[in-house]
Amino acid sequence: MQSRTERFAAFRRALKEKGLKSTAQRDDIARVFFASTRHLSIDDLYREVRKVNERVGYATVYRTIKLLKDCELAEERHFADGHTRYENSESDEEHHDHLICDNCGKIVEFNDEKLERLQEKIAEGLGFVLARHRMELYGICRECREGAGRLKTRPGERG
Amino acid sequence: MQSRTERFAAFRRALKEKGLKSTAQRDDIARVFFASTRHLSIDDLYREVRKVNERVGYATVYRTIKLLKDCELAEERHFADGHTRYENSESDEEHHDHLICDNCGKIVEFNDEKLERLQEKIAEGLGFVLARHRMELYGICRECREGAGRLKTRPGERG
DNA sequence: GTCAGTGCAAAAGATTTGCATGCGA
DNA sequence: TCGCATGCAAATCTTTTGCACTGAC
Repeated sequence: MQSRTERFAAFRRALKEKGLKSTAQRDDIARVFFASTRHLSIDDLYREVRKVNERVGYATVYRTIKLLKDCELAEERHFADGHTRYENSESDEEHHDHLICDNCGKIVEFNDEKLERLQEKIAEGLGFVLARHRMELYGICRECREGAGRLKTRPGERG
Repeated sequence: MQSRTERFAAFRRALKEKGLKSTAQRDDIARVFFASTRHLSIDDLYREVRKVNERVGYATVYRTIKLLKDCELAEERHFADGHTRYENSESDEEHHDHLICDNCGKIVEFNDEKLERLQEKIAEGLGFVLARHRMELYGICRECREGAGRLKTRPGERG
């Protein structure tokens, strides 16, 4: 997996290639994003960045996350709660899906080769050439079932 | 599968049970929704209902679709385009997933037992008890690959 | 110095809510 | 009649945009 530093460097490189400028705001937002525990909402990101740099506006966070998406360094996700979240996309790493606890909001990532192949087969059987997919499993995690789980929290937090 | 009439009756029954009233607006919205080709946006639904009944406001469509969700007669979906759509949920029928054409927006429903079982197994392996899931496959359908496909249209339309 | 980048506030789009009135039971 | 349901408009919430100013190159 790419390190934070590598991703950060990749971002600056991408900016330069497109003839865009590196700025303190972009740097700070990218750094916070790459260092994050993933699945951040814009608001999460904004608040984290403000801790580091007071001089960052909401609009710039939106504009920068869009740049990160363009560079394929961030991925946008719409989970079932309707809130948009962003995660580090790891193009050089394996694709993964999500398993989400309905009680505590914990998000577990997983990858299953058998599943991927089965999806391809299903799509093929219906005449499609598969480009990508999205899959989320929702349930209750072991901790919550055993009563040790935290009370309901905002999904997106790391468990 | 429940007929439109049965679903409509179920809705009115549910309202009565909750001590809520049946009104012309609710009836019309529900009827249009049950008769629909599925995957309607609020706006789609509003426009369809207005054809039948001029005296329906946007807010009432929102309020009624929420009632339908509560009765488990409608299901909310957030596809990757970020737009919220609603479909008839068919609790008595088999669960299904979606295969969506990136070019023409066609939505094909499918159900695969093997896939369902595999998901259960994956969740179990990670300590979860699975409650539900969401899966969407995106790709290009045969018609579009063969050049016969319509040009890009709004997703959600029936192909 | 130039022009892209920024913050702010206003705009835009989606959804919800307050309130006076309408209407079902 | 009584109180829930409705339409409208205003309020929210999220995201985008216009504009004058700032700062990277």
